[in-house]
Amino acid sequence: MKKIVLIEDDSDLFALIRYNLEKEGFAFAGSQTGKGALELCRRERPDLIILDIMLPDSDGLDICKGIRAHPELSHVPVIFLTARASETDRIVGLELGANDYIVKPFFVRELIARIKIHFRGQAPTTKILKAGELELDRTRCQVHLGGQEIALTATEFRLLEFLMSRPGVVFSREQLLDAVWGHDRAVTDRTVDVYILRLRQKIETVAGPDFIRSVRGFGYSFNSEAAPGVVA
Amino acid sequence: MKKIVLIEDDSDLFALIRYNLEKEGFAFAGSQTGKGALELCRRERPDLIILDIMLPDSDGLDICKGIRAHPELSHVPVIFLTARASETDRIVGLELGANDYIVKPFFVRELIARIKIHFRGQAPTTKILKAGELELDRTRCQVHLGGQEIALTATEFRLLEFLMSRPGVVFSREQLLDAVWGHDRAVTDRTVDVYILRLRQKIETVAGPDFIRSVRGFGYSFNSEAAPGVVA
DNA sequence: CAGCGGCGTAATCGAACTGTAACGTATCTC
DNA sequence: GAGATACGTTACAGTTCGATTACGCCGCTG
Repeated sequence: MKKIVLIEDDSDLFALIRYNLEKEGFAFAGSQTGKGALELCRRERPDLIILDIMLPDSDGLDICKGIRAHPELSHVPVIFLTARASETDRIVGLELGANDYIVKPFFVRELIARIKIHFRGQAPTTKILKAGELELDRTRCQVHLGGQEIALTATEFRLLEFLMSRPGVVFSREQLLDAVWGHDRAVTDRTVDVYILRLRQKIETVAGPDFIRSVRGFGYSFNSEAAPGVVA
Repeated sequence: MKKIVLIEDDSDLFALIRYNLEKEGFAFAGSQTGKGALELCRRERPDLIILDIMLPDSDGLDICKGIRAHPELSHVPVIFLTARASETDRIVGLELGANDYIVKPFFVRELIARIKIHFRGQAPTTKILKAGELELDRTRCQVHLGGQEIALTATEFRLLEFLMSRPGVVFSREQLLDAVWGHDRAVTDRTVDVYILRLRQKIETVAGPDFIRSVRGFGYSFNSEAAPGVVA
């Protein structure tokens, strides 16, 4: 579960945001003063920080600078909240290291939506991955090939999903193990070979060869070119 | 250099944004209609897409859906541009897969700042090395020469990658061994000669001579001058 | 508890890659 | 121009790498 820290002096707004964050299932921590803000962040290790710029006791920009300077916090996304709408204010905020900037008054749902973008990572998750005849449905955990469903095991599915999510990109066995088996894996890298084989047996027999490309000395990649009728 | 695609029907705004993007050093491509927008993106492979939602001939939301459904484009950040400021419009845009949402009228400098946020924290090394007809794709572990793929072994690839990463610079065999074979190598320096030869055989036969320059008494260097129409 | 399906390991085989030695050729030195 | 040095080229033997098969180990289900 993602944890969010909120620094906002206005009590009403503080409560409103807190209520909505918790309703969305985020862990919450917050402060209505800027004084202990940095300590709070260090202690809580949030996944995202919402920061009001205009605080009675300190400047939100300074707090942001402090966050960026702190090695453990520097990578945490910061969303600025402010009433200042002037051009220079916005630019300064964004260039200072904020990841987003929302001008008051704003819609709470928009704030939530923007928060979720940051957790989506670089790429928004597509629900259905397509490559020619091959379709992978993330929500249903199903794979179809030309209308025909293909039965995959959980590990096979995750492996295919990961490969299809970045078609063409070559991944080492190491990377695949991290992504599919998890960081705390206790698995030989040869295991990847076996699963690649199993995927190939289930998919290539129907769809033709080379769906998964072996790159000798490097690893494997999903070959979007190989799919018949693929929208390359 | 990052490439940005802009889809915007308003001529004045189109020109304004284009001017500012190019001034900032971004590569630019764009269209003032929504019709060929997806084609354009597929062709240009941009690093970021700026998309007007209200287009005379098509809906920006549909284009965004198309982008997200396309395996090669689905990870590209999309920034929406729109005059609609209502809450639902914003939410729909953001939840549909947009990474950011800017309401007109806006400050150009803010747009630029928001674009830069998306590129922040990415690996400084370019993913594709180009020299004229020759293209080396680091993520795909592939080398193309005038559209034609060239099959290289892992060692050949790493050697070429290293040479191309610093075109014109002369490296001693010693340095090449350290960089490509690793510090704990147990390899004769003459081995480098053999790999240089193999690269030349695979590349120069198609592309003309002198891609890799021998510098007697010193070592080898990638010759960016030799490539016709080199960008280096 | 026996059967089943999924999971991961180990062993085998063949193809592809790797590095070295040896020889040929160009270039420099005196 | 002879000798020395550095580089180009070839051929080969050893090794590595990936595909594949077979097997034992769970955890579930009937």
